[in-house]
Amino acid sequence: MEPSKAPEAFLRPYNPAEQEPRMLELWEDSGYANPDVCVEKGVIEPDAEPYSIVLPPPNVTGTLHMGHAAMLAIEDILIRYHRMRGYKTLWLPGTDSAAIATQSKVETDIYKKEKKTRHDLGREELLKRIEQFTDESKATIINQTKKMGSSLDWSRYAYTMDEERYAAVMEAFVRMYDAGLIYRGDRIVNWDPKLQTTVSDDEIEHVEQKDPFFHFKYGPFDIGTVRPETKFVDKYVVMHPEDERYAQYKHGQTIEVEWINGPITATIIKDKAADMSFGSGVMTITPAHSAIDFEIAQRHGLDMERVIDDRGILLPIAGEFAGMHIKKARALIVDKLKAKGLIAKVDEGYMHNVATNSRGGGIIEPQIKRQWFIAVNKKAKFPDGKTRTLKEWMRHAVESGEVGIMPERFEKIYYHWIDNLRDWCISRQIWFGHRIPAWFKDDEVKVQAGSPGEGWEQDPDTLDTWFSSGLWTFSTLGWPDDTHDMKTYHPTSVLETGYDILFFWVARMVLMSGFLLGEVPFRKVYLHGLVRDGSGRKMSKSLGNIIDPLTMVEKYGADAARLSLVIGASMGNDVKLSEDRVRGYKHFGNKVWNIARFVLENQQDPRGPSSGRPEDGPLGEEDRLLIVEAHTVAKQVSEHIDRFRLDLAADQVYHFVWDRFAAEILESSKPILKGDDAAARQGRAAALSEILGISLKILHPFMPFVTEAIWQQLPQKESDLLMVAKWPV
RNA sequence: GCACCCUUAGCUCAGCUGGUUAGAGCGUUCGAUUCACAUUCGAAAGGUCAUAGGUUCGAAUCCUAUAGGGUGCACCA
Repeated sequence: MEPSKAPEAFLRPYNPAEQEPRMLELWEDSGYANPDVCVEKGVIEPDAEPYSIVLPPPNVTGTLHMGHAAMLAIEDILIRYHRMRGYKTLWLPGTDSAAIATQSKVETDIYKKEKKTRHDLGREELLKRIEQFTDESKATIINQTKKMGSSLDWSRYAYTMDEERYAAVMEAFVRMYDAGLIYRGDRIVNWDPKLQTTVSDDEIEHVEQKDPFFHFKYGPFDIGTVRPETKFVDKYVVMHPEDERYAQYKHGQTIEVEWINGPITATIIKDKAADMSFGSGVMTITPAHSAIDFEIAQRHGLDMERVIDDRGILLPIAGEFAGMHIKKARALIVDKLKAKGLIAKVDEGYMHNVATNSRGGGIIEPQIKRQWFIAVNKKAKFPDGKTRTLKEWMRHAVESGEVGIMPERFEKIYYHWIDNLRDWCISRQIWFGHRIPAWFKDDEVKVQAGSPGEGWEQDPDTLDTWFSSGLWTFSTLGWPDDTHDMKTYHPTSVLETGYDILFFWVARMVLMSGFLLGEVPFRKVYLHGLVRDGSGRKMSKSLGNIIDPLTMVEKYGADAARLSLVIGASMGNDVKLSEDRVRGYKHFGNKVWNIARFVLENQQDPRGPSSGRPEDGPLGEEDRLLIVEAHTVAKQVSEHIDRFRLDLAADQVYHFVWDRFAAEILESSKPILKGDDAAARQGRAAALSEILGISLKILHPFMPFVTEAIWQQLPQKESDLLMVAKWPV
């Protein structure tokens, strides 16, 4: 008797490196990632319910990291699952220009190689260099994204700086300006002296630092500071109105004090911002260089004099220290105060937090500047006819349940962020980005997309990168035109991203979509955790603990890499990833491959081949029960996915396939398949191939490659690609 | 400082609305192997569920406090 054989293509072990590129090609050629093609080819009903996700666009500055890989895996699972369930499914790809990050990277590179600054090159030349860089970088990241098996519709690819998106940004700005929500004003902003630009509140990172803390004698008061260089013009003494210790001083009262550059007339200000429990409870203020001091000064109508210029150099008001950089001046000022006997004491080693620009910039110096802002507390008329503020809208969108955030605990954080939100500074002094559509001629200002004509000059500033990102769910669908895609796919079904980006992005999309469209940008926000190394540390270059997703794909296959990022990753919690885990899931891929080999071999049993179709085979009672069991598992998997518990869904498929299907069902089938009862043999073979089919389907969203590769070997299949096969219901 | 999360086997984590002897993967130890499986199979060892109280017939699960770890926000002169 001839031993049965698996089809030729079933070489073992399963080799992802060989199969994956072939599957990618099959998928790409099919065009099924494009819902229009699916409808055209009849795999999806024309009136099917839409399901859409817009990919959070990776920055063009770099290459794919594990965080991206996790995002791609999760979204692809949702997308493939819904496509198989018959939804008109769109997953829209894009890349982000990441203005500040990109420009500063290119600038750094140029300076390293050519010792030239952007001012040496000029605006036009720098933009040209940036474009070169982003073109290359874009190609890399797109290529890497594809390798993960992401079934994105590349025919709809968008880039934040392309023409359509640029037009959308201009339109949005003009509309918001006309509605009075965008204004130009002099307010205190976060100034980065290194990158020479403003930075938004959210891009600031507080870094712990040790500095000496000085106690100065300011007349009868003890004043503390770590920044003596800002103190030249301090002529207001602020204390809490209920502070008993200073009850003898009256608000508005003036006193003469000896100070750095001679005597000064100080005014007493009573304000609740002073913390009675901190130090002496008394402080002097520098409104031009501190957000809190600025607010106090605003409340009381006080003078706000600048002491430090944009480069961090002391202005003439500093007297003998004028023209000096603050870093240098600090020690000299302290020396002088010491000489004058104005230092009460110094605490060395005072730990405090310093604001830095998280986008690779320097230490933030608050400055008062004329910038463009979005007013978050101003009422405006929304497209739905209601009048409200942006803040009210953002709160409403989540409170009403129109947007659901998962895990739910992040809703609290979202509200907290909104409550503390101040007017959003959207102008930047960098060159790479969307130009502000404001035009100046003498004292006149016009806000419109194109030039108003001769003699008008455009604002040299560009927009905060998050401004254009806020439009992303609809600028990618053709807005401001009333396109078919807009009508079909907006609001999108899910926005899936890391929880670290909730404020930067999610809240701003809600804001923009609400005001410009009168609707939410997405129904659900699903937040995944961060990918950390095996011992829970953040992956970083300096720690040398980076696991590169592409290396994992090469070594173990994309299926294994995807599974390792999904199983054990409950929503909102961080995932610890080690190479061992990825390797473990490669074994699983091989297991699935071999299960298929076995099932197919037995279909080709020379003693009486089964058709492999259950309706043709004489299914016994047990065969039927086994099939029912597989359907039950499929149903549970669906329920898990519907509840966004992808970790549980993946875990369940994994265990069903390995422990139940392979270890028990196949093992117990062996005697039957080898037995002499032809009817029993046929029935069981048919049942096994049915269970294999169901297993491949429910496994496909998680491990698209190996399952599709097996599907291609099936002697008869209900659809040309597993990618568009019907999900078992 | 305020808020949130975590603490379960050597390691990484499940265990959701309280209900038999607390589970998985990896690792360890022992054994099997002409078999779809070089990546296989079977078995074993291993846990005061951070600690202390409370609610309950019953708590890993709910409540309170404490300790340790993490994150976000706010920063203070």
